Amino acid sequence: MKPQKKLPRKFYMRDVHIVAKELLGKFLVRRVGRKYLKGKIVEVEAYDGSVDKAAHTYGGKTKRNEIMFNEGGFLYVYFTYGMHFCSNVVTGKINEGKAVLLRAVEPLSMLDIMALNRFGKKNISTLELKNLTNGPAKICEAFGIMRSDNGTDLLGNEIFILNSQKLSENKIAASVRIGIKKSVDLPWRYYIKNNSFLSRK
DNA sequence: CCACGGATTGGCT
DNA sequence: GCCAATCCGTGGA
Repeated sequence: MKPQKKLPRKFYMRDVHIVAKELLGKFLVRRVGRKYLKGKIVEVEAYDGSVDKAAHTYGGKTKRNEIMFNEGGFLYVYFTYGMHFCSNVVTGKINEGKAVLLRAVEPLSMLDIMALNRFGKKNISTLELKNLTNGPAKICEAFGIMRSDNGTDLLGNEIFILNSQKLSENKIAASVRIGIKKSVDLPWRYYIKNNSFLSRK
């Protein structure tokens, strides 16, 4: 088996829906000292500021959302509900304002560090394991992603995404997005069918 | 099992 | 001043 390689800039610079679906099954990695936290991406949502009222970029560029107007391959991290961070992968060309929200990953490596970040302890119950990374803010807490990670280049060595074989269409499902109040009918949530780390069925 | 509400900052109207 | 791309605990059926 060939070693996994980082996704190249060109991967991210395509249509937001293509990138969203192809991110499923890829590996999110964050460096912590000499260790690497790793999880398989299993659930995402597409946001497109050109047509989508739920996208942070719908109303144009602001200080908060400016990273989302970068070219593809940067991390857009935002703070919400006064206590949570969520992370997005920016897609497309410069000034498009499109990104993919990471909603759930399946934890694969350094679970004890993730457990410490999430629950303040290394040994966790099966319920806590299930709740480790099955939500957008849970991913950020487990992976230690916060405000200072906004704008991180995913082609760098701190936070990046490793390639894997493209999933066949029949393993992917789509639904409406979760937790929004605008553009609620767009079926832009994509996830791996039957994965046990989804935030919802 | 499900529904509901509190937490708590800060962006934008 | 309003309210958010969330999470978690509580309380009732």
